[in-house]
Amino acid sequence: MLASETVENYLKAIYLVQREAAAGEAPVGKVAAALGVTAGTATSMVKKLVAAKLARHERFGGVRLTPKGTRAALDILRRHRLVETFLVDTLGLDWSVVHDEAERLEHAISPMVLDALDRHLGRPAFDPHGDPIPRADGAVQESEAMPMSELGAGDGARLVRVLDQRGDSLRFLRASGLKVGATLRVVAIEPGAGVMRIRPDGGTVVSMSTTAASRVLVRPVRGRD
Amino acid sequence: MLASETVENYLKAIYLVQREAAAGEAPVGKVAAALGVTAGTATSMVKKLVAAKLARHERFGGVRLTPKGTRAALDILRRHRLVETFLVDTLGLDWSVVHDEAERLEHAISPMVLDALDRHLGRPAFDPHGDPIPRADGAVQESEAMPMSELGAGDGARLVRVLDQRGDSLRFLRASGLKVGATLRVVAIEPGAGVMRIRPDGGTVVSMSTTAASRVLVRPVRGRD
DNA sequence: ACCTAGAGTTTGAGTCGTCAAACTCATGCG
DNA sequence: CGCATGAGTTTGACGACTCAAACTCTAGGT
Repeated sequence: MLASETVENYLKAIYLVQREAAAGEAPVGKVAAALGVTAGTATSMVKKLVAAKLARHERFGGVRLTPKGTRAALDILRRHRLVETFLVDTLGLDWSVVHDEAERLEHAISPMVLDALDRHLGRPAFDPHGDPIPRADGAVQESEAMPMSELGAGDGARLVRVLDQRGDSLRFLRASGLKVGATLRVVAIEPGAGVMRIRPDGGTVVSMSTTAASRVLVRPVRGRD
Repeated sequence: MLASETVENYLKAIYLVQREAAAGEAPVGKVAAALGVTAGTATSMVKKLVAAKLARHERFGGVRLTPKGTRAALDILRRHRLVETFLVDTLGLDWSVVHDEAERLEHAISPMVLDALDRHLGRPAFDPHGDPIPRADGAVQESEAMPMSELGAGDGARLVRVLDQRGDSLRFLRASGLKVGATLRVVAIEPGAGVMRIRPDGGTVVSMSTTAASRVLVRPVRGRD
């Protein structure tokens, strides 16, 4: 409402960095990097957020959103993820491009349009990447899942979420048949090479680094072994 | 592409004012008024457009878009009108609110999303107000129509376009059953009062000022008299 | 021809978001 | 234990956009 587009971007970035960070605090440098901005710029913006009671921060420390700031961040995330869902489900765009598109659209969606969109999409709980869509009241239902990198050889699992939003990662996964909801099996693990070999159900075996695999979340399924 | 959101708004405003104006030139003051900005601000922005070869202008004269500027304005108008169509046809919003919503969304639509939207909507030629949607190549097919105010008593006509985008006008028309495509008949004209009485097919008689009626475009139909 | 009302322009200042570069703090290595 | 390193902060400047207010031009009426 009161927040400029820039402020919205800072709130979203802080929220996401905070989620990643161990201490629940977002280092200013990480926030700056996430936004493609210099550290100095981020520092002065954080001051502004603090003045608006959207964040807390002490000199040389990390940033932490207040309840008010968190609420605002969730609202933006809701817009972002509903837009992504719309772009994939209704317009048929590829999931590798929708993140960037949603990045621009999320700021132009009014509450009225948002609700109409939500209704049109059947009030979805997850976006095309498996990320939970915060509800209008701010509730977020994180799905239970583990990194694919923690599976053992022979394990079966269902892909439930992809954390990486980079286009090339998503194109690789789609091309490999690794989409949200797909079941797969770990064919082999080569720890020396840092690689695991995965077979999606009905697809051919693909190799991926355990680093990449750690950003793909799965739910194990007991299956034919 | 290169144009900021602000520049896009100026281009659109100049295009529309120019269309209205007799001389095919947009007075700076009208442009400023259309954008809710002071005349001084508009003047300096016009200079910028001229520098970018998007408009021509001489001191104390009117503004005129160059072919390049016109092309850009049509692109924005295309986005605006496709978004309006989407909001009404797909999301089911009322036509009295979509103008303002589209005003914000039009700047966030990439060519890719625009084309997907166009395809999803079946490549419509007109938006919910009957305004022509410029095609991707910049062609605009204006529909032939006359102001409803020029009809005579007893005349029948089909409503093809509503020029007024104000919410209250559009709510009045919708409530009266006067939507695009509806047929209607002029019951009476009272020139002294500046009022005409209209009966939409299957509706009850409503009065409206000839001023308001002049902003509603119709195509006469010969009908039972 | 003048002269004034209205339209348009200029000027000076302010806000927002940004950067580069100088500066400050906290830490852990040697 | 001191100090170099890297993270964070401050400062000064800038570009984009805006306003208010002073200024200038144009056109119409007498």
